[in-house]
Amino acid sequence: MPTTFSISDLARELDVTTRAIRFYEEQGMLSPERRGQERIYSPKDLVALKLILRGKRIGFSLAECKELIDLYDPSGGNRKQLETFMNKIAARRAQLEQQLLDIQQMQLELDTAEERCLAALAETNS
Amino acid sequence: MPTTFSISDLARELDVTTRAIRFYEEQGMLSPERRGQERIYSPKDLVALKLILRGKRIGFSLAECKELIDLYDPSGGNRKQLETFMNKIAARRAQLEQQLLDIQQMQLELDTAEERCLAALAETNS
DNA sequence: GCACAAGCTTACGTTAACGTAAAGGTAAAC
DNA sequence: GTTTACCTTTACGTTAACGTAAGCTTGTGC
Repeated sequence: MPTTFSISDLARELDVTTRAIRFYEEQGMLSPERRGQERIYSPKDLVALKLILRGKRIGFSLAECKELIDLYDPSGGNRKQLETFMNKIAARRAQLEQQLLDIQQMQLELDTAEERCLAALAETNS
Repeated sequence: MPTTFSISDLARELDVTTRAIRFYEEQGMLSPERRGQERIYSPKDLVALKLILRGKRIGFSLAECKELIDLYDPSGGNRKQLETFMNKIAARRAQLEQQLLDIQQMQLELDTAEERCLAALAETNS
């Protein structure tokens, strides 16, 4: 029996607001069940939401995150659509590679920034 | 003799609009010389601009990018300020680490997404 | 029976990061 | 001498991603 969550369960667990969660649904990124008015979230929804938040952390727009989620289900795609999928995947891969480089470069720069800081501190001590 | 650039030189080279460059200056992230009305950019400005764009690529806000630029010059900082600097550097480091993890995770997910795609393609071929 | 917590919808407000347009100054090219 | 190509400032417009507030419903404890 699959566990389910209320909206505030999700909000608490992943540290987002309920407003944001509803907003993501508005954007077609989540589609929880309903019990009457109430939204009931499945583990699958939980995964999707995690995907969204992870995407955001590395600067993806919600539109990009949505694409990622959509990539999760290539079923019911015809040949043409599947090829489009593959292309999108390749594009994302390239972007991630660039981001890796950017991050590594920034880490280097933080290193030298820290050195300069330490040097300046040494000055202060003299 | 240090090379200099016009605003459209920069724009072309780094593939941004002149509007964006002027905007960054408005935000205090660039301070080019002036020859009359005209802005004259130094190699140092070029570096700063690259820093901004790199920051943007990994999802930093302009405010965060500005902090990074400011970290470049710890001169004229008193002890307290320098400690603040060090803290900011540490915070950025932590963020970059998280982003690295996020990117690696996404790469894994792209792998499986691609597999599913290929499987679906095989279906289509049968 | 009623306060109170959680849920819902609807709708207007807000911030960041520019885009876009208007109006004008300058200098080389033809 | 006037088009063409850049440069400038000023100012209003736009999009994304929610925040915030109002007003209503639905259990749940006391």
